[in-house]
Amino acid sequence: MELSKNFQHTEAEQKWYKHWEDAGYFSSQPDERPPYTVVIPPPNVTGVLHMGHALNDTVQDILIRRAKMLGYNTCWVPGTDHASIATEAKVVNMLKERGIDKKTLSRDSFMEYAWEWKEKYGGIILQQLRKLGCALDWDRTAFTMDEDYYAAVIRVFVELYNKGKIYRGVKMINWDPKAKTALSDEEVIYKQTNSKLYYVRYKIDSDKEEYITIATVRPETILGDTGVCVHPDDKRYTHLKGKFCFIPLINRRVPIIFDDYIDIEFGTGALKVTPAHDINDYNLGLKHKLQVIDTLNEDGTMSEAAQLYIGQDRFAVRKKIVEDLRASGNLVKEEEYVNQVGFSERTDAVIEPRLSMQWWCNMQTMAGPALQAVNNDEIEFYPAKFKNLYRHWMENIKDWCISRQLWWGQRIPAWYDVEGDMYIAHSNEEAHIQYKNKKEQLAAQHPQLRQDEDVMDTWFSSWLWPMEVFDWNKSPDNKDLKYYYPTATLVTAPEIIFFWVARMIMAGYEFMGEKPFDKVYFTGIVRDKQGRKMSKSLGNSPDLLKLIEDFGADAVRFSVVISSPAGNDLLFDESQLEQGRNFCNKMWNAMKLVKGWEARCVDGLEDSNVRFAIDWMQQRISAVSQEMGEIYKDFRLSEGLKTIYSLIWNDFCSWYLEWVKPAQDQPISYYVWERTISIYEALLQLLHPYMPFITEELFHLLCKRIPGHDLIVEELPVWENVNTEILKQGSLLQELISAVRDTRNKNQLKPKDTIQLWIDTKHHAFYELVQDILRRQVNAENIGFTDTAKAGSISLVVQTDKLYIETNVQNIDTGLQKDQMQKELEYLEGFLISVQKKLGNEKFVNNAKPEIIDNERKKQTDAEAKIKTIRESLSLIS
RNA sequence: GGGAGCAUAGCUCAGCUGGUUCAGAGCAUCUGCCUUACAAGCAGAGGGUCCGCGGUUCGAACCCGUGUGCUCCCA
Repeated sequence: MELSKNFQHTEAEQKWYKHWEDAGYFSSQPDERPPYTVVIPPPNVTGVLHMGHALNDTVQDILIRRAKMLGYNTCWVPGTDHASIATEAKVVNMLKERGIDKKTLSRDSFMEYAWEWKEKYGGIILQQLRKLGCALDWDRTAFTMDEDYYAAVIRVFVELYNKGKIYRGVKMINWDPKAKTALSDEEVIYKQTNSKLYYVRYKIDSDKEEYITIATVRPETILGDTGVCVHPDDKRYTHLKGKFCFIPLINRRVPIIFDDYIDIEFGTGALKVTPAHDINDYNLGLKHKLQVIDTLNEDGTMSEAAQLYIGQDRFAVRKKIVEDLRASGNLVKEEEYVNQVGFSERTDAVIEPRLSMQWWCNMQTMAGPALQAVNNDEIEFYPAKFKNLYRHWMENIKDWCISRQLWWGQRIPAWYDVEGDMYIAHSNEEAHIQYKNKKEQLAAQHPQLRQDEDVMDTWFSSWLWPMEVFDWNKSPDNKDLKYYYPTATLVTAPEIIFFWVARMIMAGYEFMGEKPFDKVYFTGIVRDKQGRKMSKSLGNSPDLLKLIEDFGADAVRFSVVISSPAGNDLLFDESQLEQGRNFCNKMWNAMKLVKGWEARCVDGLEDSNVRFAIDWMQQRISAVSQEMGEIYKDFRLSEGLKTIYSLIWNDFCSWYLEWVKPAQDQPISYYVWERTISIYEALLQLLHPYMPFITEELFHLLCKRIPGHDLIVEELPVWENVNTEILKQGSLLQELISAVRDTRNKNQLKPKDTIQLWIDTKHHAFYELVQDILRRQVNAENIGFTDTAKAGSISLVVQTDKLYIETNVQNIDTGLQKDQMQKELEYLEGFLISVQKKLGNEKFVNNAKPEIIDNERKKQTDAEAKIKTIRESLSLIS
């Protein structure tokens, strides 16, 4: 078989994903093995795969594949959430394109269109996850609006209502005029914005021509003003006690009230009070019994109550009213002002504080056990620093606004009779039964009940995710739920710690009586090279599918993991993709090399000269395997990948393969070849969770496998204890090779120039073990032992051994060597003095731990020995 | 205004419980190589007052205080 020059990722990716899926490696059923369960943070149905998913889902896939290799029964549940606001917006747009106005549709026919949209586009992101290589159990794909899921959400609503935790009430909410719905506090993004502060004078109701001047950034709300407030201690205004003033343009007469809420320093110290459009004003209004005038419509245009500008948009009105105020002489001045303005997370519209009747969920009692679980590490957070954030939020938890003025979502199960009484039920039928039981006569006259128009916040369904994907509602005792719940690890972004993580924990304890997961791993936020968050609006998010196409899924996975140290943000840079792709090629070529030896294998060929290489490589793998155990435990995945990358590129390719590589056209011992194959397999296995495609491909190219023998399900071997002596010898050998090569370089010896290498050492056994490797690696004709200096040679010192290089090439620069040795000598002497000082210090000897003192003694003797060797060499040069 | 975090090589970061054979990695840079798997490569090298200042300690990149600069979250 002809092997291509480089790794061809596209073909391999398609082939292996299909193979894994067909073989059933992704699907899980409860059995006697321990489970390892992960539920995917369900992406929006409207979503397409972006860098954030790539990171998040790669991490989960790594954990799943690793657990699989450790013998767990792994189950990774895929799915999507219905994302009411985003999806409804998409559907409305789709309708618009077809010339249909949502307003003309009934709720039912809108829902038909919505489902049509979902069926058509809702699965895109799941398809894309396959491209990334995610080992998801597709048979379990869930959706937060599935019939059963829907029923679960309704049940939870009814239950919480009956427990008194859900109620209906008027409060100031965050209104999104574009989506025409309420938002929770968490869905509002505050951005620093350049605004203007307008100073406007209100005429005092008195005989004199006097005014009071207020400052506002939102002059259009003047039309809703029902008071002006000043601080009781503010001397400037004491004379206005009990007075009234007139709102400009509309001449509404409103009271001047006094409250120490006012900041005397800010603006003019006088605040216009608009109870309908500001939360603080609302509270002031309540306290001082001010009128509430709502001057805005739900779409952000002025309402009739505003009297002026009716039907015009709030921002257009802001400009106009400034002009009109100026024209009427009431605009005193305007100045630049920077403030925080709230924007809708979903539509980016400027949020309006608005009074509105909404459904609320009281979180107080649910927060208790959820807080405790994280505090005492029953649920562990990685990195632990997020515990603080979590605690702070949970201790100051506020009621959750759970209703949304939309159609796409779980409809609030509240029904009203003509008298306005409410019935909370699981279904229309149940509501009617309640109605009839309560008001038999009325029900006979007016059989119809009106259901609440609103739906629930999407998070009110996704907080049930870890339990409901295992069918909690329908069969709470089912074997899947018992086996897979609680799940092992939740991998998510810190941005949704409140939206989702905290609420899932609360739901878990509230409804299951148990935590939803053991551990939460928070990935970083994906940023661009300049450190900016990747976002649609900035357009700085690369097209992930294009990247996969160009560089391969493994390279993409490599790039996101390598640059994302545990819990830190990820600065994405295309150079990391190249690094990943180059790594694939490196491994591909190593495979080609090893593969090429197959035909040159000879059984029983003398190979004692390279056995050291095998022993050493084996130990390196063993050491790294153990290290990886610790690394996975702490979710230091980036570090883990770096470790394996270096093991493969440096230890295996750069050292090991060069050490065992036979000369051109020379035979290789069958034993060495076989060992090399199994070493490579072990490396591929360590890497597999990170880069599944290329590793599976190489695993099969190295050797023909019997059907069903695939890397993805290969169990990790248990490695014996590491022989550190062999590792040390390996390092020494590397140091020797590098030192001789460096010396060759510095003396301008060409790679092809051969040398004679003489060694003055006490460690003959070691050199005999490795001398053949050493000889080939430094291109020496031969290696010999000596106990005297070789005249005319280049000398160098490695550890405590002296090496002499003899060569026919003339231009040897002894001055350079001398300088180098002199420098080394000075450093060592300084070093020795510091060590001696330390050992001579009584306090050190008394206070330091014995092993540290021993270590210092060893440093001393080592340094002394080295100094002696260098001095000897130095004296011979000159 | 309240809270959290960060400052180490040109860049991105490691450095876990203080101990100079730990100041490290990857990328980038420089030098020499088309060496028979790989130039998307090989071999080698240079590069840092560990943000400033003060303290604790026999000993500080690491602990404490303080100043400066930056980031994020919340209202």
